[in-house]
Amino acid sequence: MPYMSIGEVADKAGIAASAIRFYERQGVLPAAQRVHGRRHYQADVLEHIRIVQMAQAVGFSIEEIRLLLHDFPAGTPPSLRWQRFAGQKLTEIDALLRRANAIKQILQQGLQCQCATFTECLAIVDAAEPPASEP
Amino acid sequence: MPYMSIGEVADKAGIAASAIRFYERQGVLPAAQRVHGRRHYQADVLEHIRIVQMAQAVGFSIEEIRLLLHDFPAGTPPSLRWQRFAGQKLTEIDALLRRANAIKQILQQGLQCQCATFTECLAIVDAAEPPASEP
DNA sequence: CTAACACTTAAACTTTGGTTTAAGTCAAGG
DNA sequence: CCTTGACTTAAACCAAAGTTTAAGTGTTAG
Repeated sequence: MPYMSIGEVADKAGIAASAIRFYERQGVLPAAQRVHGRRHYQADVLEHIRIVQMAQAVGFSIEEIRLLLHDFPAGTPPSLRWQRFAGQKLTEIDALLRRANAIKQILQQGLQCQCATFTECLAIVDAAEPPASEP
Repeated sequence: MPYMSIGEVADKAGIAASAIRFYERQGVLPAAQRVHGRRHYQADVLEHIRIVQMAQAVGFSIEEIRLLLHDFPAGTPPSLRWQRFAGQKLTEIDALLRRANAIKQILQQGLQCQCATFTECLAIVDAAEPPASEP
């Protein structure tokens, strides 16, 4: 087979065909060649999908992935595109880690709390640094 | 003033009046007394709102907060209610921390990457343990 | 009297990452 | 010829935590 249908790609990539159509609509997968209206894919689409999934896994939104892939002069190497976002993502992740650790401390105190009223709990939690809010 | 309007409460709590109505609809704030159809609040509602916000800040959903506040025999102390959920939340937070740390490592490698193609990047990231996906 | 303003409700809208559905097209098999 | 199965599209739907809007009520100021 010189090409794959969207169903085959979906199976091999382990995602739903609807997700592939969605990625195409959002511009994070190139529009597939159509043959009689159906999408026909080459093997390299699987790698493209893996790149999208990897970027998602490290916290990029679909919109950011679109920018990462297309919003640079043609030929810009991944290293440069990547670095355009990685610094900010790292800042976000660090903030997340700080919040999560603060929350963890509060939860651990909560597990041992003997308060008779929620108001008492509030005082305890307030003493343990305000963790701001979940994003 | 022996009571506050929803606008005053919103200002003092630093949230929108619409959020207060939403909390009431969701059952995490008790239904306010109505006078001529308008909500009239006592000062203690501010503390109640703070409890809701604190629970949100440690990762409880509105639904969970409703359970935390109401789904126990009357008089159950906060310590017991709290402990009913804190263990599971801690597990969730620990998973979040592990994922966030994995992502951070990948991002740090990304900051130094000199890859000429995204495919090369993929190989590097794959080598650095799959971080699953963001929740 | 009238305008401005704060409030009321139900219902619709927002965002994100898709999924589901409706209605239609196409090729292969029997 | 007819059915089946995989595909196409646009549009509607999902969750969460609210916000916004429409249409109406009540109070106060001028």
